[in-house]
Amino acid sequence: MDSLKEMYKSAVKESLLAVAKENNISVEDLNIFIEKPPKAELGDFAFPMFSFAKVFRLSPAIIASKVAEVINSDNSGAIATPAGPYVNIKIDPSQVADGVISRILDNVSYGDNSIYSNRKIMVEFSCPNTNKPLHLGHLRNDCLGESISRILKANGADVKKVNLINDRGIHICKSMLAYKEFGEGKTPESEGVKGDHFVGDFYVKFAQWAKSDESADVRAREMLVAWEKGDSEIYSLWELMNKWTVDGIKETYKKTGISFDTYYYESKTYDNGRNEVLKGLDAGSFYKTEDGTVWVDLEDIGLDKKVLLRGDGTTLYLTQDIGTAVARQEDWPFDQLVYVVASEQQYHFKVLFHVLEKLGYDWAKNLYHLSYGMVNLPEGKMKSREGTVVDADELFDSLSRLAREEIISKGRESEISDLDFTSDSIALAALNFYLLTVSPTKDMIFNPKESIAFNGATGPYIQYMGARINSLLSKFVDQVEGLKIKPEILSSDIERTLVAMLDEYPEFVAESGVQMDPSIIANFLYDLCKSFSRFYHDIPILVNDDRDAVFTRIMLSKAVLKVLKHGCSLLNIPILEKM
RNA sequence: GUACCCAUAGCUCAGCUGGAUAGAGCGUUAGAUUGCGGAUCUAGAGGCCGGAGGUUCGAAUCCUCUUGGGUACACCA
Repeated sequence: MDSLKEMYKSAVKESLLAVAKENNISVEDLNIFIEKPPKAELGDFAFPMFSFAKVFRLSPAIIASKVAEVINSDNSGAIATPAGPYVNIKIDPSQVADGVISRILDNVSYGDNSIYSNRKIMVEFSCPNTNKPLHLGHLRNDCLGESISRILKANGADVKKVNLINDRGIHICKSMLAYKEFGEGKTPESEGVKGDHFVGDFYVKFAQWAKSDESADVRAREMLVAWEKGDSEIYSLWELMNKWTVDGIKETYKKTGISFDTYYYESKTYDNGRNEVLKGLDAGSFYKTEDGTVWVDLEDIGLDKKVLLRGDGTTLYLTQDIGTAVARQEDWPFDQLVYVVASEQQYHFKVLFHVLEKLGYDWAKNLYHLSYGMVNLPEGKMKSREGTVVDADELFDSLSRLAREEIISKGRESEISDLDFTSDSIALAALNFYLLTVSPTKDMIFNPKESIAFNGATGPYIQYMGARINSLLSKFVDQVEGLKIKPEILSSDIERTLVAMLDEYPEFVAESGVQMDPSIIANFLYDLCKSFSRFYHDIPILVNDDRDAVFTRIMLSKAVLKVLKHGCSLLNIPILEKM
């Protein structure tokens, strides 16, 4: 069954054709636009008639009134009202509400669609360095990557989530060197510190040390060379410290609901990149200068020249990404590879994609950089040198603590079976909603105080609506047998709005998939919750002598909950029974 | 210097395949609970949609220029 929107769209189209015929006008393709009337009492869908005025040689207002007349004469489940140059259509709940509600409740996966079926999409995100724990910037990356993966899946794609651990390079050598100097054989276990924080502390220590001792940087570089040569002592320290960090980071992933299908490691792919570059050199795509450096000329895309391999044969960041991409295409031949990476790296990806094209890989055109903006603080930018970087674990824990305090202060502790789980879930909702409600491309300001607020457009508000509906449903202990949906009672503006919104939901899922933009869903869910809240506030649901009416509104609430759960799962926001 | 991104209410953000009086949240002011979770709801105040041209019946939305901010342009990652 078509959505209501489609139904009314074709009704308007047919009416227009009828009007055309009546006036002996031949029309070809009619492009029907739909929008929303400014107020719910005007209707649920609005059709502007401006664009038809020329062909019809009639004023938009006259066309509107004629179209409305035709629609009302067919019994189409719609009530049309001309309003100046617009035709407003109000859904007739008695005709359509039953269909919408049962379509949602009977469908196991309402909201899913198949626009990307048979499409293999790989999504790369997170990609942490192994010298320090995650910070707020990573959290935006993580929740965007996770959410987009889920959204693409809901649109029918076969999705593979991949991570790339940047486990190689000077940064990890700095932590290692500091550990050798000052570590005294301590371990995360012996100190009771999470591994990534443990290693990160040595990275900080190195920075302090290097300030007063110039030999520190020299020794770090020497260590990198030794590592590349395979020095066994350094190599095993490297393995040990990487494991500490990665294990710690994985704990954070677990807490924040992030997961990956495959982990790639830079240390394993950079060699591959070197081979690819050498192949390209043989093929004449690149060139070598006297000192042995391999270059690519990017003039054809309006850019400068770029080094792909150093004179001593060592690789660069870009080289490594070439190797990784090729390895991925071989491992799992994707139709599209999405890189969720901050907008600062747009130049890097432009170059990377072009180099892969030069190497003759025709799948290079299927690479996409999903670029997102920076996360700043109300006080300004996060700066590691000034120590204003917000640590991911600390942030999450403080949100969870505040959620717990709120539960306790509301005296709801006894209602909740698992306080830790519930406060963590609320923290996750607060964080993810706040980060995902902003369009990815935009820079944003993360206000910790606002994100944990329990009123307003926040994750906890959304969860609260879910909990309310759950509570409502659990109170409806009536015998359902014999009760039936009485769609005509859903005639108030707010009930009609709810029915129309639920009906439209799958379009939002599709749109957010095409745009790769979770904020489309986040904003929809907030609107839905707001509408539900108004409905809940204005209309007694359970208290009604007409048991069919109770049943009908319960079914409507159930449908709202189902859509809410579906949407929240796309945003990695848990819906709770109680909170 | 060159390229890309951004600019909407005091603050944080929607709206941008052009269409009705530009919308939310926070904050602020005033209200609502014998009815199901008030972590709620309603209403008021608050905008030359950075500026100037242009296209159009119609521009926050498209085009050009301009101003302000961000980012990138490493043999760092």
